[in-house]
Amino acid sequence: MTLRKRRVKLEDIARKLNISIATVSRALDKNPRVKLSTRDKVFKMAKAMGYMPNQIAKSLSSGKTNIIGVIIPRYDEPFFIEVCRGIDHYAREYDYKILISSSRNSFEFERENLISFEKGLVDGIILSPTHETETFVHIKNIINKGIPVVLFDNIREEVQGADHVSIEDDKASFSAVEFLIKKGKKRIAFIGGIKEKKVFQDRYKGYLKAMQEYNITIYEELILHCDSLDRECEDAEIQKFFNGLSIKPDAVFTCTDNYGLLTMKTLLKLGYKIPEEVSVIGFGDLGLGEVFVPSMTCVAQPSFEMGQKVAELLIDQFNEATDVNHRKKVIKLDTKLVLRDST
Amino acid sequence: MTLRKRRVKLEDIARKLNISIATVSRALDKNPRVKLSTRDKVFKMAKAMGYMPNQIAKSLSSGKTNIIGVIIPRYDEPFFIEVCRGIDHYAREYDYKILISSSRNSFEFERENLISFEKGLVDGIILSPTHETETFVHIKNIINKGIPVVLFDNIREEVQGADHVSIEDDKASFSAVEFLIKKGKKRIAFIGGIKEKKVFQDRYKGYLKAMQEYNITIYEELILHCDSLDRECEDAEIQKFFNGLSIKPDAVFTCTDNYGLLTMKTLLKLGYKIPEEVSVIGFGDLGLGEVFVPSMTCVAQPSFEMGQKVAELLIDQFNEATDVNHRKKVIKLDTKLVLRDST
DNA sequence: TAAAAAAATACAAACGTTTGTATTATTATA
DNA sequence: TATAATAATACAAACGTTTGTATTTTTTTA
Repeated sequence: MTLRKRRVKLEDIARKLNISIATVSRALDKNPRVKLSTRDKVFKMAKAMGYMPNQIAKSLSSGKTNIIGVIIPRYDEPFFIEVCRGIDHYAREYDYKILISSSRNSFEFERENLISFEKGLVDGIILSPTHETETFVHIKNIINKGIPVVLFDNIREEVQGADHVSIEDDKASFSAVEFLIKKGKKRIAFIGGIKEKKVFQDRYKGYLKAMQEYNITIYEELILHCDSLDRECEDAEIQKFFNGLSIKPDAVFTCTDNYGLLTMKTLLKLGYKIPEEVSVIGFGDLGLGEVFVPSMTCVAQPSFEMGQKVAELLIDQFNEATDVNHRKKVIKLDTKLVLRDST
Repeated sequence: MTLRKRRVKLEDIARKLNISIATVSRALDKNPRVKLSTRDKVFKMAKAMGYMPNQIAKSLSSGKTNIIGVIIPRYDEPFFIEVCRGIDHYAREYDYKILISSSRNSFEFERENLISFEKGLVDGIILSPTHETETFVHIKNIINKGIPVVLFDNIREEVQGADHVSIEDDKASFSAVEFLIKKGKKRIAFIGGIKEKKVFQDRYKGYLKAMQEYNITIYEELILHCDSLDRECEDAEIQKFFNGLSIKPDAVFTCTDNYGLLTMKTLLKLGYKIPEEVSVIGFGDLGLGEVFVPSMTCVAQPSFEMGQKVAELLIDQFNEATDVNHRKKVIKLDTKLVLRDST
């Protein structure tokens, strides 16, 4: 039975070479204050002894952990994962790692996660607020402590005290619905998400605006605000919705890729022909719309880029003066409609 | 311009109350060595001053960070994300956070990530080796330093010195192919992944074994080892494969959900009727097979459970004696064939 | 009410680095 | 070759906790 080995530390190297810890530290840093021959000796000894710096000690000493905390509402939504990939991509360039935490669509979890990050583990925080997040105080608290924060997606007005990145949801959905209208569609259904969520409110607004602007009748029956929190429930909810309709839609605008796919599946099962009898548009465009038969027209949301941008804003904050009242940056990314076979 | 505030620390509370730092620390820990009235005073003062413990200092002092490092080959594969979700779910129960890192399918990145974790940032590591990972030395190094490691998915023989969790890929694919054979299929195509990857080798073995055992002719032309590393290339590769066939398959066994979906899409476009003319089976069952029309029969791999199990093994290691030569645990999870419309 | 026992608290080292300042060793200058 | 200038290194404090031991205070006991 071999016991876990004690780590080699600077002191061990120093003792072996009969020099001071400070010199060892500086040598490894390639600080010009130490003689080249000493530096070489130190490097050789460090290698020979299998030295590995202690990141925690470094962090304590430097006050930097080089970790970015990321809080997303859920894992099983490709959009959030794609944003994380973007964050990771950018952050890695600057030698930051990411600690991902899910708020599981719960405000309480979101708060807990924030508090846990506040304990000094991360240098900054990237957060996508849940639909339950109505108040800004927990975020404001963090900012006031001088911890850099950047938000993305789902930004409510109340929450606009921080840097954030999002798309113009109302405009994006307006354009998509306008496209359907111009195609001559008259009975355009709307499948949205949780009503409390800002992004879905905005996408709904865009839908309404387009309908009103072009004087298209809005049928309440053709509107669904899906409030399921996982995939299975979404499936059931959407099936139920279409099964119960008395008006046959000739187009469906949906607020996520998954809603779009579930809609297509349900409509196909009900015998609708897509796109001949009904058009469907999804929102997000995270790869699956392209695979489905027929392939799905989507509002393409630049998720990866959003992640990169969010990381960029955060790292900018790290490098700025530690001014609490810094000028907030608000970035709106462009979306576009990707046309495919479903319309 | 307000400068970033200095954090409140134990010393600040101690000074205000005119007591020692040790007492403050113990009071906050609810250590019975400190008087109740003192404890109360400390708690009130801590609250009033907005005290937040410094996790880094705690970690340095205790030698524990309560962070689990997770290395996956890629983000855009729902299987890995689902495993991460399982890890997160289990780990959170035990107050661990997860630091996710992608090796981007590269051995070099995998090694770098391991080294970065070795710097003491994490208490243990969960790793899914890439297809490029042929040698075990980098992992063995970590284990020898006494850092707990658990592996999952894609475990080569050479790598079996560590705890690991996987499924029996050969058996799972054998059963799936056997199912097709028993349905009377004769020209069964195989769509696998990167040849160097153990999981794909095993799934291929299972296919071959079933074909041989039942004396079915194997057409080399109907076998594809897909070596694309991202979704777009996979799409192109699979389209090209089916476009060039001289033999019409009556069934296709594929090694991932995505291959299965892309296969269905391609076949449908080529005018095949599914399942009348050709059956398709996917591997993974991460939700999309159910949405596609027709819905896809899949080998269901328990990804979430795999994550939970992996986390469990790791946390077990934390709690065991710090014995380097501890008895390795190998867990094989069960798969099952979920029948749907594509067969 | 003084001594003993128990309770409460304080002191100080430790965790492994970094870094400003002090000291020693070396080289250059006159 | 003594002295100034510079290069190289050592010392020690700091980062914010935890925790074993020492000390002080309070309570108990005779």
